[in-house]
Amino acid sequence: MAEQKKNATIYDVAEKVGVSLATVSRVVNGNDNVRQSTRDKVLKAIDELGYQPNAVARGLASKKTTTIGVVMPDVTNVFYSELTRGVDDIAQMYQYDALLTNTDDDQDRAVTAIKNLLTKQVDGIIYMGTKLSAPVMAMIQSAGVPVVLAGSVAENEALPSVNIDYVTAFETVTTKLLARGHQRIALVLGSRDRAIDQDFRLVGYQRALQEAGIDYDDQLVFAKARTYEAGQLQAADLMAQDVTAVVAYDDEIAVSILNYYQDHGYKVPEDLEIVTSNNTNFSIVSRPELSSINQPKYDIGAVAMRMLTKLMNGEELTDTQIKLPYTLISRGSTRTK
Amino acid sequence: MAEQKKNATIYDVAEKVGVSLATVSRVVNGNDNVRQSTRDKVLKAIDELGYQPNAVARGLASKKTTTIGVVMPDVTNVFYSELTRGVDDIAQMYQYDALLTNTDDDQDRAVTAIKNLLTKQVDGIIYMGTKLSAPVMAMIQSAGVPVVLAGSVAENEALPSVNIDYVTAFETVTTKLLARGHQRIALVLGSRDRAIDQDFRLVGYQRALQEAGIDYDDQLVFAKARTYEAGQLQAADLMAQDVTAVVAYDDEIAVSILNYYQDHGYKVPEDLEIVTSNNTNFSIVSRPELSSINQPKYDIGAVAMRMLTKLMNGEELTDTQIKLPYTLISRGSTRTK
DNA sequence: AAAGGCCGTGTAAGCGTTTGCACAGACGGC
DNA sequence: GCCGTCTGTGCAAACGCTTACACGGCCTTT
Repeated sequence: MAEQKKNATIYDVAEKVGVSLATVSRVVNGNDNVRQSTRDKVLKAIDELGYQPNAVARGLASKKTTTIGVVMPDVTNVFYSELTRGVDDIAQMYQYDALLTNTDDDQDRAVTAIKNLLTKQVDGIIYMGTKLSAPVMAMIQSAGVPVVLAGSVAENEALPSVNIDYVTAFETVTTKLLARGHQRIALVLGSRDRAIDQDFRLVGYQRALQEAGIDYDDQLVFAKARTYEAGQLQAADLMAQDVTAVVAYDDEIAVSILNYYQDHGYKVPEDLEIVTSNNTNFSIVSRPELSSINQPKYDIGAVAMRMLTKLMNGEELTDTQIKLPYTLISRGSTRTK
Repeated sequence: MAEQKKNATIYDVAEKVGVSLATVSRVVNGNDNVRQSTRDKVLKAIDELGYQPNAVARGLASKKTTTIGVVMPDVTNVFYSELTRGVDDIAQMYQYDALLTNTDDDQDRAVTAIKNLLTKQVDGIIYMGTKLSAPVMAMIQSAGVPVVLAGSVAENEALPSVNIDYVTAFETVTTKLLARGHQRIALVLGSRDRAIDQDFRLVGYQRALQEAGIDYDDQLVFAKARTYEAGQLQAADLMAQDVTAVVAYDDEIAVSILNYYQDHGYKVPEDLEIVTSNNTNFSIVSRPELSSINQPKYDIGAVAMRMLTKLMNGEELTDTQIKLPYTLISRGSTRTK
């Protein structure tokens, strides 16, 4: 191993050029008040010494770390990883780095994660949990740095957020199914105790039923599967309820149900129609392909991050509740209307 | 918004208790040399003040940030996100945070990413690129902090790494196919210019052919698709070559080929056998399900991170080239032997 | 009873930047 | 020729912590 050259500091540069630290700092930070000739000399020395500013020291002195925190349920879930990709790309564009934390949607872990991120002095946080318990809210409120929700919602619009209009999306999808004569439509959610499921998806579904004059049946709402395997078990429950159509909150779960039915001799879409809601690759990999609500996942992340940069920059937002447009994609798992 | 209480510092705690900074620092850092009664008083004050150590200041003073960098091609790819999950879980266990950067396997971006991470004074780096160009290697060599490769390999075992024995895995898979009489077996790679493909997967494939006394035909090696859509196009090329079996490096690509063939009236596995190599959910979602090499993705990430903790801790590694065991999973896309 | 150790604590020097303030010199206006 | 402005630069404090070193007191040991 070559001799470990100690990293050059701003001091080394200053000394080499014969100016003060302040001047070097100014050219490094693009401050205008430096004579061109001085600037050139400094730049030359920086290059020769291979000087790289120490972000930690800079963070201490300036109280800005140019680092944000991302707290999410699980990177492994394609929906969230696509959001993250959007966040990360915009973050990079604005020179921020992202500290990632998986919480598995566990609220205690979310609190710990946020606390930890604050300890690291992040300049802002993107939160992707689907739940937002009181402790988490409290933590966020007292954070002292801006937080924006991506693909998630808070009660009373208490936090800046970007997502789609889940109520309308689920209402529309359900309505279309109803229009094709379905009476027993299953709604498959991730959980009964999170706002996005309970206050949005479910509400949209219920509205559609109400408009169609069909009684809501709690038996047709399922919410205990988060993985493909668990989806198989849940699919059996659906089958026992004699549903003829399914609206699912997640693609893997939807494929799981699709496969289960087909493996048991059902024809899709003849015997069962399915529509899912994330439009990940899982929905085009299945046979038949899955009709889906098409959320602009990448954009949700990107826009959320863009909002965060503004907030971190002290700018006021004219609109803190952004709803991005979504589309409905019709594929083989539904009978074209 | 409530009055923005300035965060308490170690100084506030010291003053409140009537001890010196050093003592507070000692109790915060679990140093033994503090009388129990003093420790209790300090702890009480910390609690009352809601004091949280500032990690940035700590990083400056101690020259350790308890932060690592993860540079990866794309979070959105399930293979990498699973590795990342392993990394992240172990990192959390050892109190490290992970800074994530996507490079899309672009070598320039990888260099920039690493440079940036070093600027942020990370204590170590997990690198997941499949390529490792000279500039990237140079950057890593001069990093001054430990770097370990996860699911990747460097020429001459120049860097600590954890993965599986790709050569043997691909050789075995190909051999099994040959044993079933296939003469024209396609090998589908991600690229012809990265070590993992060229020096490992391809070599395993070639060995199998050689043992079987079959001439290697470059026409049967495909490497231009990285996405599902591109996979469809490439599938047409495979079909034109009249292959009867396929070994694919990635599940999404494999499913793409599978679907293409079936959509064109072929029967799988009767007319075409396919085996893939990541065993992500994509391989159980397809119909038929895909036979696959089963890499312990999560473990690769976890073990890599564990190695990194040791390295960051100044420990010597007895073994820097870790090959985790893999299994072969036989599913519907191959004819059971 | 003197010498040596250990324990618990304080002192203060960093760590590598940013940034408010001061100030020297050049320049223009009157 | 004096004064007021700018420009460009330096000075030094501050950011919030860690940590080497020193030291006073008390307990052992011989």
